[in-house]
Amino acid sequence: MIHMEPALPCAACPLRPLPDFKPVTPTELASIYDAKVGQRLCAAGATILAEGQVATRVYTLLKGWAFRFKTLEDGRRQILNFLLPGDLLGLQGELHAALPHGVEALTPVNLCAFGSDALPRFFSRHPSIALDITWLSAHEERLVDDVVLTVGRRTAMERVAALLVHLYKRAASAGLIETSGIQLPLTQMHIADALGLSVVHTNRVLQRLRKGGFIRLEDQRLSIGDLQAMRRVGRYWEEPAPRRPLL
Amino acid sequence: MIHMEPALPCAACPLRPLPDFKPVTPTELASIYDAKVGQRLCAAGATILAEGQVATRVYTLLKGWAFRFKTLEDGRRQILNFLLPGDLLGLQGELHAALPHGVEALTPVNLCAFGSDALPRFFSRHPSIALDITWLSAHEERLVDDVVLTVGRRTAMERVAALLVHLYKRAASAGLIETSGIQLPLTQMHIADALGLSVVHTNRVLQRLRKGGFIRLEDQRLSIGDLQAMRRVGRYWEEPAPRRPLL
DNA sequence: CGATTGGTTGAAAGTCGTCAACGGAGGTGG
DNA sequence: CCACCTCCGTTGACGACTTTCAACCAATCG
Repeated sequence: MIHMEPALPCAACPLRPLPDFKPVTPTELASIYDAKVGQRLCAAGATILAEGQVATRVYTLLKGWAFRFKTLEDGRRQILNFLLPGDLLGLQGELHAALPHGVEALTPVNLCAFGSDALPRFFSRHPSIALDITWLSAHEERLVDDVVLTVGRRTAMERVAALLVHLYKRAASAGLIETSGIQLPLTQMHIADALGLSVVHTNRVLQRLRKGGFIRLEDQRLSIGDLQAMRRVGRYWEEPAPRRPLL
Repeated sequence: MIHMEPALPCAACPLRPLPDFKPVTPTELASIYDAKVGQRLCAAGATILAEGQVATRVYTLLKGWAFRFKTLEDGRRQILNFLLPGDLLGLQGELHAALPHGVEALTPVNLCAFGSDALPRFFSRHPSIALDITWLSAHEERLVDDVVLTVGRRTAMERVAALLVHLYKRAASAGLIETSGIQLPLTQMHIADALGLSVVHTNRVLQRLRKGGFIRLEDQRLSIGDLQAMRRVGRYWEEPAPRRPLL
């Protein structure tokens, strides 16, 4: 289900006021709004970008959760990382070439769309925005680097713990924290596919974390009693991130 | 062992003539050379950039092999990807902040160094170069995405086969192909750390590939008899890459 | 109400890791 | 020139973390 909607003025963007995002100058804001060609809505579970598709747009995730993934021809799927509000998508592949990965919505999703000419325009006329885009790209690579470490060298228990802490913190940064936890719109299959595990084993590990009192997770709501304890379980310590740019 | 040497003129760069690299305009070439502050030599096995170190430079790998890695505090190490001539390094972390990963030389390595002001200067004055930098960054993310798929969803046999094919092709692109194969400056420990496997198991898989007649690998020389067969073993098919920019 | 999706649990099998030991090659110092 | 040491590759035995196969249940849905 794809809709195009009238563009929300960037000046009224609900994300910008969040403490995690870097302030922009009015000039930048105007240029960004100028490049925006519309918004797009996708239903939960919808394919936002198909693996192998030729992309002509770049998007910013305005609302909702999504994930990037790759599949092997026999169906094995690996989730590369999760996308939350503020994340850019479509940049990883080059425009006008087949996308090396797919993107799927986990919740109903709202995207800001930019035309394919936006990028070169930013680069030639708005160097500061171009630098921000590059920063976002490098930032995502850092996340994927972490995934490699997790999947390659952490045990199943460590992987699950690290992922939950990671998502918890990110959701919090995106302003998605609620009383006693966050909404975690993932099935156990998503967790398994993100961690290189089977669903069954993921389930068992989750049980252990629940029974150990580390997490409460039911009905898509996650709360973590003791974040430090969970970090220890997952051997997971992230570096503090500076305020991030928002396209 | 760190030496700074007089800078090789970019116009005389041995890499640029290779068919894999995108041509540059004389103006671009001049600007790049202008930003170059020197060269750096590292011995095989040397740490080029330490994990957690604050970097103040960006480098282009001019000659030799290296790899990026992360470690868990208990010593488990994961190699994120390998660096070959033409690759950029130091961009993934933000300048003037702790590097989230280390970089180590596999062979004697020759680097072109750029000062920390080079990036902002490119962005503000040479949009085309800035775009190239972003392309290189996105390209590396695609490589890491592939690593995630490999480590998360391929079997040990598939992982080894896919990695060998990948490195074989990259070495060929970098002009490192020789009669009957390439020089592969890795120990089995490197392969294991890149694939999330133990050294022992890596060894056994390598034996199977040798005995199956798929590869010849001895004394750091790798040759692959039937590339297509190896691709099938590794379920590994890459998309053709366009000519890449070289900073 | 049958079908589908997501979660859960048990049992069995297997891939892969750990522990240990050995051999060859290269490097160093006496 | 030869001990001695370290690095790297190799192999066997054993153990275990995970996967696969199966079945069952609850909730949702058209």
